[in-house]
Amino acid sequence: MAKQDKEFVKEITPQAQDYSQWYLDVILKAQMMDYSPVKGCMVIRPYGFTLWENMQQGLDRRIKETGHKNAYFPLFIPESLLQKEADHIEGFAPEVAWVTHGGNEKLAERLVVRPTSETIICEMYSRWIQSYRDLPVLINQWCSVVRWEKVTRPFLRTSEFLWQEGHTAHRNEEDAEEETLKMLEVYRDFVENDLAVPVVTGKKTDNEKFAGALRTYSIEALMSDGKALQAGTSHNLGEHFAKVFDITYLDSDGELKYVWQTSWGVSTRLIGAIIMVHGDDRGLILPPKVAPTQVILVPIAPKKVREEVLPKVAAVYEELKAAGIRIEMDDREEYSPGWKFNEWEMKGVPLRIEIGPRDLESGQAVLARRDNGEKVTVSLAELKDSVSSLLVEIQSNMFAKALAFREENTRRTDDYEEFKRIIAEKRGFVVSHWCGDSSCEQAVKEETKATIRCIPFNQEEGSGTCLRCGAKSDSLVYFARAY
RNA sequence: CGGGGCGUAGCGCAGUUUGGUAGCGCACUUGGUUUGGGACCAAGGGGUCGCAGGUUCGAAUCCUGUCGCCCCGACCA
Repeated sequence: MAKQDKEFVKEITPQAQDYSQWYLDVILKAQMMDYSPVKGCMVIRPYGFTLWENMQQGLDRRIKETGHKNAYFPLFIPESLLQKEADHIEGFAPEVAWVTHGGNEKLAERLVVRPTSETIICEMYSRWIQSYRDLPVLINQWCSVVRWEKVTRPFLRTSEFLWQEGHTAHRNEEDAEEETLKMLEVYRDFVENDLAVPVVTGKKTDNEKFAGALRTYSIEALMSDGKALQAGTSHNLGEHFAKVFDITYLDSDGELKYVWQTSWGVSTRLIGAIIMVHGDDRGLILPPKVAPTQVILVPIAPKKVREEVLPKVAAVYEELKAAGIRIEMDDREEYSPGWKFNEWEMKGVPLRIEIGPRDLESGQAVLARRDNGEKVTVSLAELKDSVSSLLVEIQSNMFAKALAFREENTRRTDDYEEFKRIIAEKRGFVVSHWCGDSSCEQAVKEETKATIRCIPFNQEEGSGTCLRCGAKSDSLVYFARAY
């Protein structure tokens, strides 16, 4: 980043100086969120929430296209329900918020504010499911959940966060596994295509899997500081919950059987991923598909020509808006064009159109891309088409750029000393052989702070030797320091 | 839960060492001049200095306590 650029954004700490301060500066200055009076909770401001709404649209469409319907389950869960599944309660007990009183009266049974909804949903499924003809049950809900976190970071980990959680019930293991993988693929498709964030897909180790799950799969993304972020998870819950919640059905063979279940979710954490994958020292860079504002139109209208310029610029605004482009016009008189350029760049708007007297004389407009800073001049007649194709181009360039970064920062070694060096000095993903023993996994974590992000589906090599213990290993895994 | 940092105007800070009229920059308001990469001039408004005790003639400043927030680590979407 040129020195000149830094001067434009004196309010933002450069990434190289202090990455987490950069992150906080950006989201506050861009008005994505603000801190609330409640510790660990944040206010998602309109700019951030519009981004979330756009993300919801893209994902909700995909969830529905794969046959799921939305529903809503209660915020409160009786203590007794949460406690039914042993692993589950053990996993979540430390971070649940309790409701003990209604008004002034103490409740007969404490309620938890849902940290996730498996238990309450299972309770209902046990009532709804009788026959194999009732299966599969494919339900999703958009809601917020509460986990009393000790350490919080805006979007990445807050005490309350927004998400969607899908909960399905199936006839057998094959169907449940198919569903689990199908939804992971939905997430991959959504995150890569709409958010322009490349992900690695794979299975979680037993240590890292969801409390109460048989198997957990995840999509893992690499942030621009070299740390990994779990961007979404999909769990095959097996029959664990069905057995404790007694969710049974009469199969066609006349036998009473337990259902196989899945659950899967992504959260507002994805907003953190967008920020950290694409942002730079000048601020946010938002992917066109979900950006609250795709195009910012800045008229250059000195007083003497304002009356000529503004109506023409307004006409351009109307034309692009009618074409379905999320465009805004910044015709505020109290700010200079330069100020507006910096402001909207900081907010990550993918494309800027400048139209001033000189442009109107020659019937053109200046387009400036946020992703690479390039400026091009196009005729007003071609503007609509140029804008549309540039937005597509920006979206794919952002993905390509992020993918290139991830490739550059994914390193392959089975040499533990080299592994430690990479994790300490360069970070990023390190792909290594692992024997499958959780004590090796634990040791690597203690010694390097790197965890196994996932066992990728893509296994390009045959067997080898575990990087920590040297024993025979059949699978490569992704290691990284993670958020 | 450990370690660190911070609470003074909307934001960022100075003032605290050595007690004595609460300040600066940005933002905001009004008027005017401006507009192709963060414009300028002038005049304004805005504060129980996180909170509670204490010491003192006098506390943002010293003492005691307390609350909150942020960051970094152990656990987690």
